[in-house]
Amino acid sequence: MPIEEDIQQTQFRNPHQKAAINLIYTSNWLEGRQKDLFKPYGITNQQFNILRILRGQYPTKISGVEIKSRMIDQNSDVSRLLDRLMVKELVVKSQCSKDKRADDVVIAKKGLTLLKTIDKNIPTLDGLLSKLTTKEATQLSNLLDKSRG
Amino acid sequence: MPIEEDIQQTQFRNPHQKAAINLIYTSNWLEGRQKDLFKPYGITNQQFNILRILRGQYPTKISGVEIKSRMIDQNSDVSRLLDRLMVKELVVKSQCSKDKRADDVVIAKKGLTLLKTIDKNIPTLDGLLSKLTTKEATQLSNLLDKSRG
DNA sequence: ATAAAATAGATGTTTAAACATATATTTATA
DNA sequence: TATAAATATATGTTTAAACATCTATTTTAT
Repeated sequence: MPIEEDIQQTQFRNPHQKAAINLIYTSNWLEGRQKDLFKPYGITNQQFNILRILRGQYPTKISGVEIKSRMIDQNSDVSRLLDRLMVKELVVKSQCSKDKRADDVVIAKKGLTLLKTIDKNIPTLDGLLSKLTTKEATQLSNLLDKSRG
Repeated sequence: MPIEEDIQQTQFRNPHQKAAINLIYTSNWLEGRQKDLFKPYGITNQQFNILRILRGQYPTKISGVEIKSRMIDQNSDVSRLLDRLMVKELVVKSQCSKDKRADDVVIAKKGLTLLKTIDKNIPTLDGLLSKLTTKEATQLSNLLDKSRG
């Protein structure tokens, strides 16, 4: 369904306005689907994002700032997101010895196990955009990169 | 800057995963810029979205459900968003006479005036994607429509 | 070496989003 | 017509985002 029908707006000022609205609308749609997927595992999209970053570094410990710089939503309140992940025992946090201001964060065994379980859904996750061909997906990425300038 | 550099992730499972991450990242980026733009006027992106919808209908009154179905973020809590807009006296809400369950919502004079002021920023708003040509913006919209299937 | 600036993170507070549920009304069905 | 289902919205509660401020530490500049 084209965006015109989705939001019942037939007129746009120009293709740029339409693209902007479509971009945010489609992102909301995609995030909603992802949320549904993570919900049974009791984590949010951003918590998953952090766990994924930490697994990529495992067993290296990284700081909160480092995590933040790699997040898809770089406005995240990493401090309190980590708090919640610690309560769930999915990550372990300690003080960095080289820089006492910084955290040493590492994904916990329980976190790795959880990700392993969620991995079964990766085909579904990547499949959310399966209406696009591989070529179109690449094209979309390129246009998005160009959008940000 | 390509998404790889933005989030310091060099490897992706496939072009679809990369497109999904890029889509959400770029949408966050765009929404952040828009927020900066609306902030001086004391409204949020979603509040602006509602005001824009209401102006499009002015002076016809429409219901909350109708507003919701036209919003870019269709998970919005329209009820309380309208509360906040009423406190700011930007919209007026009354009971619909034909359906006592429904609201009759219309943008207030003050809302129209505010939008008129914000209109000065429309070139800036549309310009956020100015790195794309008109053709590319259309292409992006088409790919996004296709993504949602 | 010392003071200023920058950095990492925590925390308090306000505001908003998320989710479930409740209420009133309208529409559809038996 | 009575009952059930659907609809429009409100509201309570939990969770998270937004924004500012604060502390401790490290880096930079004088």
